[in-house]
Amino acid sequence: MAFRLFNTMSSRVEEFRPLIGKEVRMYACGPTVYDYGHIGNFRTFIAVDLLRRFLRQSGYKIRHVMNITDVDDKIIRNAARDGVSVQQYTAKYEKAFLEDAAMIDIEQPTLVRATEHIPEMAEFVTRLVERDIAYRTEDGSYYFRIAKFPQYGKLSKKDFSGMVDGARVDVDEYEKDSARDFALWKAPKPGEASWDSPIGPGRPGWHLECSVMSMKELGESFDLHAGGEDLVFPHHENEIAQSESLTGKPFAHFWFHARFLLVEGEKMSKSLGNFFTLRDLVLKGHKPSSLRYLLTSVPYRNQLNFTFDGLKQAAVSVERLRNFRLRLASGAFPAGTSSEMQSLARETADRMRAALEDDLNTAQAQAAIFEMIRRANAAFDSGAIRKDDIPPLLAVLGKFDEIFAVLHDDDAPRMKQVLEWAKAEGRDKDVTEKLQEAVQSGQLSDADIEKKVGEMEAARRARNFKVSDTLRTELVTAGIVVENTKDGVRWRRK
RNA sequence: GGCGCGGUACCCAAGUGGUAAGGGAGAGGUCUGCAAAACCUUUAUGCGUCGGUUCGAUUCCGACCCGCGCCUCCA
Repeated sequence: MAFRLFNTMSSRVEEFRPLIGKEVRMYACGPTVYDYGHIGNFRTFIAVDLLRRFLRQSGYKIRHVMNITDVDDKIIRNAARDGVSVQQYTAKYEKAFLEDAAMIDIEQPTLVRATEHIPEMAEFVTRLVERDIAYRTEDGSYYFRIAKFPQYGKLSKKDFSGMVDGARVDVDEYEKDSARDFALWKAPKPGEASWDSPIGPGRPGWHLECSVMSMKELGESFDLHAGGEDLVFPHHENEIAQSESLTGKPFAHFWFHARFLLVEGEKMSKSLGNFFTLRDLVLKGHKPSSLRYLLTSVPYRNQLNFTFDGLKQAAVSVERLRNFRLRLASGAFPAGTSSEMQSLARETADRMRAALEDDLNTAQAQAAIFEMIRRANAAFDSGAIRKDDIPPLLAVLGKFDEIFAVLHDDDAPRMKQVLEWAKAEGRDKDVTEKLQEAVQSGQLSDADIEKKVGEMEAARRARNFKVSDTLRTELVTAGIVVENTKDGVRWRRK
C-alpha cells in the first residue's frame, strides 16, 4: 500500500512519494509570535505533527522546517505599545509557543526566524528586481509584479485574468503598479522598528520569509509545504509566485492544509467569547492530552467542532487507552500464545496503517485500536489471553502512540507548569479548583504511592477494611486511583 | 457575487452502489467487602428536504433548505 495524501494543488488525493530517496523535506508555516497560541493554531500544528510522525513511522527520514514569524505589523505595534523591543516582545511569545507545543507533544521541527534572514531576503528581492519581477516604489518598499507570473492563482484556483487594475486602490498602496501586487519589503513609517539591508531600511513582507527560508533549508524544490487553510490564499499563492518566478522550478510538490475548527458550532473569535488558548483550557483544569486527543480525532481536512463536552469525552477515551495498557503491563497470564490474539494484533496494525495511509484517516485508526482493546479485554475476562500475546498487543499500542502520543501520562507536571506560569503572571484568579486538583496527582512520587498502596493492600489482605478504606480515601484525595483486580493491585494518577 | 466544504443516533464522528465503524452518554446485566476497571446486552428500516438514475442509494445526478470556509497578512 502507498501513502495517499490530499494535495491542494491538484485538489485530489495523490500518492505521496518524496522527490529524492527516502527523505521527506517539508516546510510548515509556523506561528506569528504576537500572542499565546489558541486551539485553532494547535489543530493545524497537530495535523502537521501527525503527518510528520506517520511519515517517520513509514520509514522516511524527515527534514522538517518551521518558521517563526517574529516581525509583522501587529508585532511592531504591540511592542511599541508595551514599550519593549521587537525582540523582547517576540521572545516571550515564542517561548510560550514552544512550551505549549511541547505540552501537547508536538515534536519540534527545525526552527527558522524571519529576523535572522534579513540579508537573504534582501538578496532574494534584489534578484527579483534584476529580472523586473519586482519593483521599488518611491517610499522604498518593494512589490512583486503579479503580471510576471501568469500562473498566479493556480493553488487557490482563482482566475485573475479578468481583473482590471486601478479601479480602486488603497490609499497606502497608491504607488503600486497593480492593485494585486503584494509587498515583498516594506519601508518603515516614521518611528517604526526597521532593519537595515542592502535594499534599504524596512521590514520583510510576510510571504517573503517563507520562500527564502524554505528554499535555503530545503532546496528550490522540496516535498511538502503545510499550513492552515487560510494560508492557501494569499500566503501560499504568493510564495509560489515569488519562488517559481525566480527559480523557474516547481516550489513545493505537495500542499497540505488543515481545516479550521469551530468552537461550539461557531467560528472562534474574541468577540464571540469562544476564543481559547491552550493555557485557558489548562487553567480550567483540562488535561493537555485531552486536547491532543480531541484535535486528532477528526481527520485534518474535516471541520472539527470543538466543544467542552467533546473535550471531556476525549479525556475518557484517553483514560480507556491508558487503562488498557496498564492492564496489559500489570496482569498475570498463563504461558503460551493464543492465535486469536496474535492475529488480532496483526489485523489491528494493518487496519491502523491502512487508515493512516488513506489521507491520514485518524478516526479510523482510532476505531481500529478501540476494537482491539474491546476484544483483548474480553479475552482477558474469559482467560483466553496468554503471556506471549502481550508483547504483540503492546507493540500495536506503541505504534498507535508513535502517532497519537497520548498514552504517556505527563499531564500533572505539565499542568503544574501552567499553574506556576499563571501565578507568575498574576493570573491567580484564573486558576480553577479543577486545575489545583489535577496538579495534585503529580505531587506524590511513584515511590510514595507504591508505599501507601502496599500498606493498603496489606490491610485489605488482613481484612482490615477500615484502615484500607482510609488509605484509599487518602490516595483518592491525592489524585491516585487504586484498582484491585484478581491479578493484584495497580494504581494510576487520575 | 466567485470558488470550495459539510449536514449520519442524545453528543462527537467514520464510511460504503447492496442495506450503517469507533468513542462518549443513557438503560439493563456480570464481576466485586468498598472503590475502580472491564465485559455482555441495548440505543439510526435511518444517514438535511424533494425529485431522478438503478434490480437496489445514505453512498451517483439535479433542485432546494441550513451551516461553514476563502475571496482584506486570522492556523
